[in-house]
Amino acid sequence: MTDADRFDLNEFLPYRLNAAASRISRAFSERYREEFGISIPEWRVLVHLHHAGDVSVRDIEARVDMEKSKVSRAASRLETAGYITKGVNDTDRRLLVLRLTDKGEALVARLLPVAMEYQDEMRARLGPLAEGLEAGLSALLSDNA
Amino acid sequence: MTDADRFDLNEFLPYRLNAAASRISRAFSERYREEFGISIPEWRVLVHLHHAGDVSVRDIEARVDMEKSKVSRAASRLETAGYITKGVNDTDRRLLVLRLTDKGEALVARLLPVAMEYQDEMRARLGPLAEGLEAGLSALLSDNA
DNA sequence: TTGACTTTGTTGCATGTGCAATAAATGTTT
DNA sequence: AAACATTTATTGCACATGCAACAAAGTCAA
Repeated sequence: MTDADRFDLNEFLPYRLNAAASRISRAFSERYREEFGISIPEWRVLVHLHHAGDVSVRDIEARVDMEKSKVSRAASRLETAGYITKGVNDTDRRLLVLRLTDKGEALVARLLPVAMEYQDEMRARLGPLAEGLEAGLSALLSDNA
Repeated sequence: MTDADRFDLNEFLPYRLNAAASRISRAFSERYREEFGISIPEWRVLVHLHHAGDVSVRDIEARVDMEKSKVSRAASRLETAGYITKGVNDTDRRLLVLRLTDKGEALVARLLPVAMEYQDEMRARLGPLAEGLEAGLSALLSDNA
């Protein structure tokens, strides 16, 4: 009998990572959909706009781990909902200038405390293990791979 | 200026967890699709059948973090491909008995070494941080939440 | 046994996704 | 300038997904 014969999916690191992320994302997503009516892609765009100011679709794609088509569709939904505007960059007219509206800023002001609270709950649940988890995630997210 | 004004998505734990899992899963998925022609849901079913012997859709749903419809569809594709058979449980005819065929067993025998190698690569990349990451994942995956 | 309820697996439907193709703008080369 | 190549954002398409509805089988109470 080899190691492979004892292989247990629930001890397999890639599976465990994915299962944990799915659970967290699902709970987070439900909360945001119920309370604010937005999806995770939309949430990411809103938060990045708040953090970085006016940006293009390409900028978001690079910074927020989303395909450009996903960014584009999220931005369109946010524009329809009145949370952002789409302008044109005068020096390079291929580029969009995504900008939060006042309504969008107000939404982000309500979103962020909920996000911080959620993160705090996660860290509380993890206790002293939080530090190790975050260090591991940093290693996986670093670019040299 | 409050904490929220400095909010950076790339320091937000749920986002980081999800981004890391997405990267790993994508790489894993590409490798399995190219080399064996199967998806991650199919991979999970195969591996669980290998580990647990004959099981029903419900068993897989409970053990492998997949919706029953996802399990059902993965099982149908695997049956079409000749990797598993679907039988009926004689004592409860609502239940399926999913079973690996010889062809399926042969596939799993090829799959598992690749999976172990992939996990080893992850751990090598993480170095001494692997232990902390796994402990954190265990906390997030424990049921009491 | 009958009737109501539960469990199991499949499927229809609406939605989200990634990828490729595309159009428009810009950059580059001659 | 003209021709060609690259970049940016959108969209068509095929496919995967989650959820609800459903049928079939089983359970249970009267």
